[in-house]
Amino acid sequence: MSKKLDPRVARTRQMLRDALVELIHEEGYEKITVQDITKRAGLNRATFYLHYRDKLDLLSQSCEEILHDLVESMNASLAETESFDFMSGQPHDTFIHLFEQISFNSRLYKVFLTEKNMSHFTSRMMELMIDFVAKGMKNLQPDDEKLAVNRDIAVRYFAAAFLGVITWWLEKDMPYTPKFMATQLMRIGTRGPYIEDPFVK
Amino acid sequence: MSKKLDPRVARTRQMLRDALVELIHEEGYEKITVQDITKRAGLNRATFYLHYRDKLDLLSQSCEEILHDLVESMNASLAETESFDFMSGQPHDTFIHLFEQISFNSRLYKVFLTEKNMSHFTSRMMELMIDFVAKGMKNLQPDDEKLAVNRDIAVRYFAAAFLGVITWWLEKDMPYTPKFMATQLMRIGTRGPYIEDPFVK
DNA sequence: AACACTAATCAACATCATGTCAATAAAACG
DNA sequence: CGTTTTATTGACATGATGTTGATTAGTGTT
Repeated sequence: MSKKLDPRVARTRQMLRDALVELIHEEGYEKITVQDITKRAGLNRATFYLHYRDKLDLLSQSCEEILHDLVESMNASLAETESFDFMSGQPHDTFIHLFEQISFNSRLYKVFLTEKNMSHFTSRMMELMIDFVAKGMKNLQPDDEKLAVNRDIAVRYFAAAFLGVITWWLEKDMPYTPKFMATQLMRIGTRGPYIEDPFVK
Repeated sequence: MSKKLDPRVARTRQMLRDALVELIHEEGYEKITVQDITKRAGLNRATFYLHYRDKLDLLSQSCEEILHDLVESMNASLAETESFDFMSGQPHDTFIHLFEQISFNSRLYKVFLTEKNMSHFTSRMMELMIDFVAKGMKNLQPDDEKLAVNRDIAVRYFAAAFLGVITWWLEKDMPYTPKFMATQLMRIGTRGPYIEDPFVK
């Protein structure tokens, strides 16, 4: 299937992508130009256009590459676990793998999720989370009648919440382990944030 | 304090802001230029620079204006309600006012929250939600020891969840009333999404 | 109505990033 | 080795930017 890539091509693309990530971190995606990227990469500007249409194309391809790995990792662990004991107090493996996979590429995820003007990546990531949550909820409770809220609302609610917490975790430079984070998310999502329910006297 | 604004100035700024919103909706924020904006507004390009530094400055000022109204509305209803019965099944007024205020300016909120490359607005909105959630949680449970999860995580979790649902609501052209949406958010946040808790046999 | 004042228009300008091209040099491959 | 592919270089037209100075139009004050 995949022809072996000319080493010059692989090297050039990697240098451009590394330069992109660095520059987004330093100056923000909006401010950087194709000139900046090629200069930082030590390449000629014309070389850029041999590989990418424009700045967005470079970003877009970098996004898809990294998200492809994440989807594969999560689908793998979803397929593994057919039944799951929610009373064990243990987080679902898929949650752990989510945080682990992100920590493997934390440099890139941090830049792509926390820097400004990265909506191309964040919206792709949100799509991914929505899909993930929708599948999880469908497994757990396929009957809409037994939901206390509109399913679409609930899906978006949890997808956004998870992505928000992931972003927080990266902003703070991952102060907790993937397992701890997964546990917190499971707990708050199913039990709410309070130990003693303040709504019941 | 505030001198009466020259009607030419007010008119010009309004035309520029209207043109901005229209064009973001039609072509996306990234693609539009100062030329496009002034052309749509029927103004000379030089006039733009009499009022704003660049495209971002125009966007930024439009954001602050609209968010100022939202903050005021929510602070007002926060101040009114000192005690609140969470068992009433009624949503807190602040939640309702949140959705109502957004529905008053739904055209602008929809464009600013759902179009791509609007992270300047979405991150300001997220800050606002974080502040709102942090205050609400502090009132409800000031003691960290009685939280099942890290407070910062919980704050980000709910702020992101709320903003996600608001965005969904605007994407779908507000299919439910503000009161209904507020009720759904209260319910899912405190009780979880399931009528019968599937985690307890 | 005439006045001074401010805002908007217009044409012009230098600057900069873009995307493309043809010619050339360098590296990879068989 | 020679052939093919890739990267470099300098050049070019294009289009948006931000600014300027001179002019016209609108505001509101006396």
